[in-house]
Amino acid sequence: MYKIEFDNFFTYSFSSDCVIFGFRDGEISVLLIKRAMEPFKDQWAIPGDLIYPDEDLLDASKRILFELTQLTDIDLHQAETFGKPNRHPQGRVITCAHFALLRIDDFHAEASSWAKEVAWIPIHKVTELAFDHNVILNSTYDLLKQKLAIEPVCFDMLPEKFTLSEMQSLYEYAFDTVMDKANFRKKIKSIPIKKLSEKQQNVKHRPAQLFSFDQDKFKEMIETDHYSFKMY
Amino acid sequence: MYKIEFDNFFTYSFSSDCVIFGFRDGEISVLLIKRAMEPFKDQWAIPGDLIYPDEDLLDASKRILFELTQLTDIDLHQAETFGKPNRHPQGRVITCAHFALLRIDDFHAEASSWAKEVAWIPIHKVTELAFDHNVILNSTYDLLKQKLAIEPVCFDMLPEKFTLSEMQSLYEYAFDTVMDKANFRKKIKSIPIKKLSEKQQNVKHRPAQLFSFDQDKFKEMIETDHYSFKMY
DNA sequence: GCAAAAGTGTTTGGATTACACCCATGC
DNA sequence: GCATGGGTGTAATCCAAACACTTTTGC
Repeated sequence: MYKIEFDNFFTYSFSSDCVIFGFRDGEISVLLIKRAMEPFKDQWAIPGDLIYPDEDLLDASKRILFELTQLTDIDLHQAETFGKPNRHPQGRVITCAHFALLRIDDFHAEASSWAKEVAWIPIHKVTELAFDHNVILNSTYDLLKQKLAIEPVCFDMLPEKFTLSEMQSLYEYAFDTVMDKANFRKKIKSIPIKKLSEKQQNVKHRPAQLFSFDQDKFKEMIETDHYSFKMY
Repeated sequence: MYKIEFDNFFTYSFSSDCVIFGFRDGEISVLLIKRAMEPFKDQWAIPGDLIYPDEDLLDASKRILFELTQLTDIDLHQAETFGKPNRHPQGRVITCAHFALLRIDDFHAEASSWAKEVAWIPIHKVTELAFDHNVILNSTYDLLKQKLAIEPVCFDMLPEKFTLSEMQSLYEYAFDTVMDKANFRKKIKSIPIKKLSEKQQNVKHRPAQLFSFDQDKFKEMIETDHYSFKMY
């Protein structure tokens, strides 16, 4: 019989990895760091850190996100947890992945004590990462795509004021498909977005109408109309 | 600055909880245990156990499932991970929830060293559980419902040979809705199920045609036809 | 025959598709 | 004027909802 003393179980470490997605120039990108320390020093990786003894999982991810971007109040979504016994060369480290969506142009990512360098890499151009981080990234990106289909999270990645073509190109990239412009606009008719009084500036073609997500109306629709967001 | 020695992080424990769902008499039920030991002795809880030092998360859930049901080869799906610092009275225990779907009538659940009693409780009749297990159950049930909509997991809960009315009632229970029989049958036309030569027995009305899920055709359709399962 | 549930067909309106066309701006 | 993308209308088609109806069994 496989018998182990209770105390022997308290020899684990637990970490949180924070996969940060953004959208720019028609591509979904992920914020990666170049590791400043061993193991996997100088290799690209998903930002992450050990969880403090009195810290909740979500709070750890928020801390990691803050150290890297100085941003607070960003929604974090839990993703998969990875715990293969040998996934970390220095011991048993189980990691819980989270993901955050943000607007690439709204802040500046800083190098930090554990990140020598940071960079936005388009999802389809990511090469070999440290640890099992390629597996974590793929799994988390799948969950992002799932969320994009059933929740209005696209607006966290789009600029505050966006054009319908930008929104369309985000979905085209995520779902790896091409959509008809006219039909896309009909499809999103039921989504609560506000037409702004502003238009695009400095473009060498007809400037597009700007929109923003109508959070208040969204909440109201959920409560009163049994509304549920859907994009496929 | 919040500085902690690296070794101090190795003071966690990690567990796996296994939420087992089944379907019978028009209701989705969950297999709960009455705890045989402290803490929360004699209270109802989700079966779970600490993870061994060299054990993968999934393997731990499989072990728990096996100890309780003697079943192997059951698909397990990862659900949410819970890690509030105070969720376990005896220390920092982070738990990763998994769920399994099975056919209630195909086996007999046994009491074990850590389970004084086991019982199938319909999801809507579950009362107060040990630890934060009500939260875990609700979160996991939500994920199950999400899976039912996009993957053919309903066939893991239905009898091997099922009637279309049974399948319909499973979806009606999960999505809390009432469906039209004729429309339901049209909707599932694209799902690969085999019409068997058998019919229902011992019913006091017209016996229903029996069907079973066509796993081979499903795999083939995914590969060749870009098929994706959908039920809403 | 009656109750109960299985099983099917038809109509209708709304959504999805494909495609054509016009509009505003910079150069 | 023309290149570039923004923006809209229409007709054909598909799909989903509503509802009525027939069938087969036990008693």
